[in-house]
Amino acid sequence: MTDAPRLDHQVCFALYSASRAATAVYRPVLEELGLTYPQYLVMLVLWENEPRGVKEIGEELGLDSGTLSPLLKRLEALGLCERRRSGEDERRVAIHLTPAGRELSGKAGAIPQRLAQAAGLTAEELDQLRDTLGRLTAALHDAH
Amino acid sequence: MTDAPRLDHQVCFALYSASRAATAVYRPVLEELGLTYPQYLVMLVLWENEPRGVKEIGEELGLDSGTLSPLLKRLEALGLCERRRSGEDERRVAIHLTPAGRELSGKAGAIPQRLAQAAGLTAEELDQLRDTLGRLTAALHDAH
DNA sequence: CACAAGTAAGTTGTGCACAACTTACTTGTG
DNA sequence: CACAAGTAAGTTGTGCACAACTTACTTGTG
Repeated sequence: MTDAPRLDHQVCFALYSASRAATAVYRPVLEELGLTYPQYLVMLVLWENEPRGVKEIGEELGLDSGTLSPLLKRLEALGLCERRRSGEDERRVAIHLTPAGRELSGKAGAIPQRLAQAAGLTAEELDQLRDTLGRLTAALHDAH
Repeated sequence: MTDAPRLDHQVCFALYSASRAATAVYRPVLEELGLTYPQYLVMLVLWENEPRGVKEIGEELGLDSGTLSPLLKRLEALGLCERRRSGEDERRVAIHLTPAGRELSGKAGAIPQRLAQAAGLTAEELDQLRDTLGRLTAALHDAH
């Protein structure tokens, strides 16, 4: 009716479209690594610091064990990581990278700046976009 | 290695996170209508103008028949639309709203400006965000 | 007009997201 | 120390996304 809900859902749709378009740009590059985008995100987290618990990874990416458990099993099946029950706390499963998993970091480093190239936005605009999105996401999380 | 790919994937991740956070804000409201977010998008397209072919809907939303065919069957099962083979061109399936489908528009109009409320951004910032995202999505699509 | 090329919708299969739940363990309290 | 409450990971089930393919129809060309 009024314009506000319209803008509202336009922003939501714009996010939904942009997100899918961005991962679509990454897809062919990641396919060469044999990874999906969410798998790549998990590997980024592990390359930064490992071993990590499932919960820790989930907190970094905003994903729960319902998504991560099967995803991590797939990464393990690919030979990129290992899931080891913690001795200290048997509820925890520590995710360790295998040598192959660590090696993949090099290949992934060669991922071209596809999005930046394809974005049609200046570095400043990208920077500002990331900032605005970060604040938006935080506010939306606070709102429950 | 350099900073550019980092910014690159930060923007991609920011989009992915913001998109999921935004649909999460819509989810409880849409649940009252019995719709998922993609189903709501299809209904928005149909409320604007109907009947429409599956392909037309797909072009508006950037979705293919692999996603839409089962989704439309679910909307039909909910009694919100009907799928009718076109007489003129038997390849086409025209999606018509049922009275219940048309009625839902009223209820959906009452969807509060949840995102705007929750966004923690000014109307101008939201406006600019939508703009930047629109240009980004278009450029990413051009880039294939 | 025959038939290749094109097109619209649907199907199959994989991998997320996410809600709701279960299992197995640990921690805090009386 | 017993045991309720809490916690970490996993499971089950639904609904997208998307690639690759199929089916049924239409259109354009010689």
